[in-house]
Amino acid sequence: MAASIIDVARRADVSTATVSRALRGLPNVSEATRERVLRAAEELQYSISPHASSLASGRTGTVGVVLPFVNRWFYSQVVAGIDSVLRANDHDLLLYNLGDERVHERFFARMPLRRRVDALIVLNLPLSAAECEALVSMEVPVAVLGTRIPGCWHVSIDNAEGASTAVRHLINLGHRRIGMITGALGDPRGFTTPIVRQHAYRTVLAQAGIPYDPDLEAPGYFGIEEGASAMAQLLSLPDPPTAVFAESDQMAFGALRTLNRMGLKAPDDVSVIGFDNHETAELLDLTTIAQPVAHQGELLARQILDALSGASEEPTRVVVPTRLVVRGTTGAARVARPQHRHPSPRPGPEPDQHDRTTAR
Amino acid sequence: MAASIIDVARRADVSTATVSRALRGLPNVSEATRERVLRAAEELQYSISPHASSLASGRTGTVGVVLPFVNRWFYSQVVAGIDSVLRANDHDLLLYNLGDERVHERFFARMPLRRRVDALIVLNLPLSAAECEALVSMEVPVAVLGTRIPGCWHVSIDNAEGASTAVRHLINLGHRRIGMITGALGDPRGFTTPIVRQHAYRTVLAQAGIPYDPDLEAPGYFGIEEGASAMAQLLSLPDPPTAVFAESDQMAFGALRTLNRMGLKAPDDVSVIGFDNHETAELLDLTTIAQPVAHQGELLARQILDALSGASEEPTRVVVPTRLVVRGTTGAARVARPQHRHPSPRPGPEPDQHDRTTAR
DNA sequence: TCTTTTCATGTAAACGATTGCATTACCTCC
DNA sequence: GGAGGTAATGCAATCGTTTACATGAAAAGA
Repeated sequence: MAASIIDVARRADVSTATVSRALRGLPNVSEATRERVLRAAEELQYSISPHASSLASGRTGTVGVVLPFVNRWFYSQVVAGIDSVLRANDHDLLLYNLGDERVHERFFARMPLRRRVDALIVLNLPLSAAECEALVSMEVPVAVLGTRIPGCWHVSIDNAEGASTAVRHLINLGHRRIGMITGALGDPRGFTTPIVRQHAYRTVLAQAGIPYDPDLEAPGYFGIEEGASAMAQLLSLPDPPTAVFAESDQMAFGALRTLNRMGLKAPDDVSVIGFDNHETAELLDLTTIAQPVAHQGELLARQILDALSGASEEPTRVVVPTRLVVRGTTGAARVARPQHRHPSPRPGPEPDQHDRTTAR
Repeated sequence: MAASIIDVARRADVSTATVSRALRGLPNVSEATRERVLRAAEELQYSISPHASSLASGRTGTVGVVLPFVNRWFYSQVVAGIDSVLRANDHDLLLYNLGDERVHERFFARMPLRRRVDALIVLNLPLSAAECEALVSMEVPVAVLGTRIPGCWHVSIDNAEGASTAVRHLINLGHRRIGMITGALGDPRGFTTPIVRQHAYRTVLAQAGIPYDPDLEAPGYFGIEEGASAMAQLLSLPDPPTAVFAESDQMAFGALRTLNRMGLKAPDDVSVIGFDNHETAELLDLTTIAQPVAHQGELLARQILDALSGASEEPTRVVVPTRLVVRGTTGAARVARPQHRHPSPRPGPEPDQHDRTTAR
C-alpha cells in the first residue's frame, strides 16, 4: 500500500497541511520542518496522489492535445515540441487522436476532457462551429494550430506567404504552366490552411499574367498515394504542367514516385516543390518551403503555460516565418516543346540563391 | 460552474448513489429511474469529474505510455496503434517522452505516473535493473516492447529471424563481403534488440563460411545522419563491402544518401537492405525487413486491457512475424573486382521471389 | 397469511489531497 | 510590560465521486 500524506505527517510529526506546504515549496514553513518532512516523504517513498490533489485544488497539471493523426511526421513533430516544454514545466500531456470520424463525434458528444485538463491544444482539426463552441465552453485556455477559433490562442505560419514564395520560385525559373497538388477537403470546417495556400497559388499566377486553368489543380488530400494519383492526373493532361507545387511534402513524395515510375525525372521533365521540409525531403532532394514544426509545438505549449499562469490574459497570435529551401527537384523550365507555337524566351538566371535561402 | 452529481441527483429526485449507478450502467436500477437520471444529466450537460471518480474508485482509466522519442516514425506508429485500441475501450493515453537523459532520470527519481495510471506501456527503453524494478514496484500491469523486463507482458518481433533473413538474402545474391550498420549503444541496459540483430548477422556469416571482420560493422545509432557516416566509414575501407545490412531503415536512408553523394548507386555498386519497412522505404525503393509496427502497439494495448480486466492473469509474450520485402536496392553481386585474386563464381539465380516475399 | 427472496434505492463513510481561518509563539517597539 | 506584528503551524471543511451496508417494498414460496 502506498503511503499517504497522513503517514508522512505522522512520521514528521506535523499536520498534513504542513506536509502539503512543505512538499510544494510554499513559504511559511521553517527550514527545519521542511527538511524533516522531506526526509519522511523520502523514507516512506511517498508520492502524491494526483487525483486527490486535483480534486482539492481544481488544477490537474495536465494539458490535452487533440489532433487528427499521431502517426504522421508533422503531428508527431509538433507533439514532441509540446511535450518538451510541458515536461520542463511539470505538466502532463494527455493525447487525443481524433483520426477516426466516429472517435471525433464521440469526443464532442461526451467531452471526455472536460474537467480533466487545465488547457487544450488543438492541432489542424476541421471543426464545425458547434464544435468550436463546445471547446470554448470548457472554460479552459485553448491554443490552436492551423484551425481558426475565436477566443483562442493561436500559432501559425504565414501560409499565403509560404505558398506564394513556392509559386514565385517556379515562375522565376521560367515556368508558365504550373500545376498544384492541393490538400483541400470537401468540407474545410475552419481548417483554412489548404484554402489559403490554394488562393495564394492562384493570386501569384494571376499577378504574373498567367491565365487560370482549373485542370491544373489536382486534389492530393495530404497523402502520399493521393499525391501520386494527383501527379498522374496532371501528367495525363493534353498540355501537362512543367512544374508542380504540392502543398505538402508527403504529396510531393507521391508525385516524385509517379514521375519515377513513368520514367520521368525532376527537374528535367517536371519541377516539383513541396511544403513542410519533411525529414525525408532532404533525402529525396526535394525543394520545399520549410516551416519550423517542433517549434510551433513549443510555442503552443508556452502560450498555454502563460495563459495558465496568468501571464497572458488575452489570447495572442504568433506567426512564424517560412523559408524557401532550394534543392534538386526544381530547375529552369526547358525551352518550349514542339507543340508550342512561339518558343518561350530562355529563362534568366535563377534569382533565388541555392540551398537554405530564407524567404522574407 | 459545471454541474455535479448532486445537481443531477436533485433534478432526477434520487440519491447520488443511484445517479452513479445509473450513469455507469450498473444493474439494480429500474429502467424508469435510469431514464430519468439520463435525461437529467443530459439537460444539465453533466460530465463526470474523472478525478473524483478515480479518487473514490482507485481506477484512473488511463494508461501511461513511456518512450524515448515521439517524433520518430516507428514510435508514432506504435502510439497510434495503442491509441486506437485504448480509445475504443474508453481509456486515456498519458504520454511520457523520455528522450532527454535528464527527463529520464527525473522520471525515475519522482515516478510521476505512480497512482496516476492503471497500467504502463514501455517502448524500447534502455533501462537499468533498478529502473525496471521501479516500474514493477508501481504494482500495475506493465507491457513492454523491445526491452526485456521480468514479470511484464511482452510484445516483440523475432529479431534474430528478421536479421538472419536480411543477411541471408544478401548472401543468396552472391555477396561475400557484407557490412552491417548497427544501432547498438554503448550501454544497452536491457534494450537487446540491436545486440540480437548483430549477433544474428555474425552467426549467419559464420554459417556461410564467411570470416568475421570487425571493420565491417559500423555504428549508426538508429539515426539518418549517423547511418550516412557509417556508410562513409564502410566505403573508406581498403576492401569495402559489396552489400550492407542496416538494422533500421532510417540508417539505410542515410547510407543511400552517402552512396548518392559519392556518385555510387544501389544496387549496382553496393546493395543495401534495411529493417522496419518505414513508410519512406517504398519511396526510396529500399529492400527491407518489414515488421507490423502499429499492430504491435495494438497488441500491447490489448495485453494491458486483458490484464486490467483480469482476463490475463500471468504476463504473456507474443512474437509477431517479420517479412522480407525485396525492392530495388539489393541485387546480385558483381563479378569479382580487379583486386581479387580468384573471381568469385557467378551467383546463382536469386531464390527469393520478387517483392512482398514472406519470410517464415 | 407469514416468511423468505429479490430488487431498487438511500445513507454515509471513504478516497487523499488543498486551503481559509484560527492559533500559538516569538519579536519588536513604544 | 503591553500592544501590535509576523512567522510557523494546526484544524477542519471541501473537492465530487464510489460503494459497503442498511432499508423498505414488492414478489415468491410455504
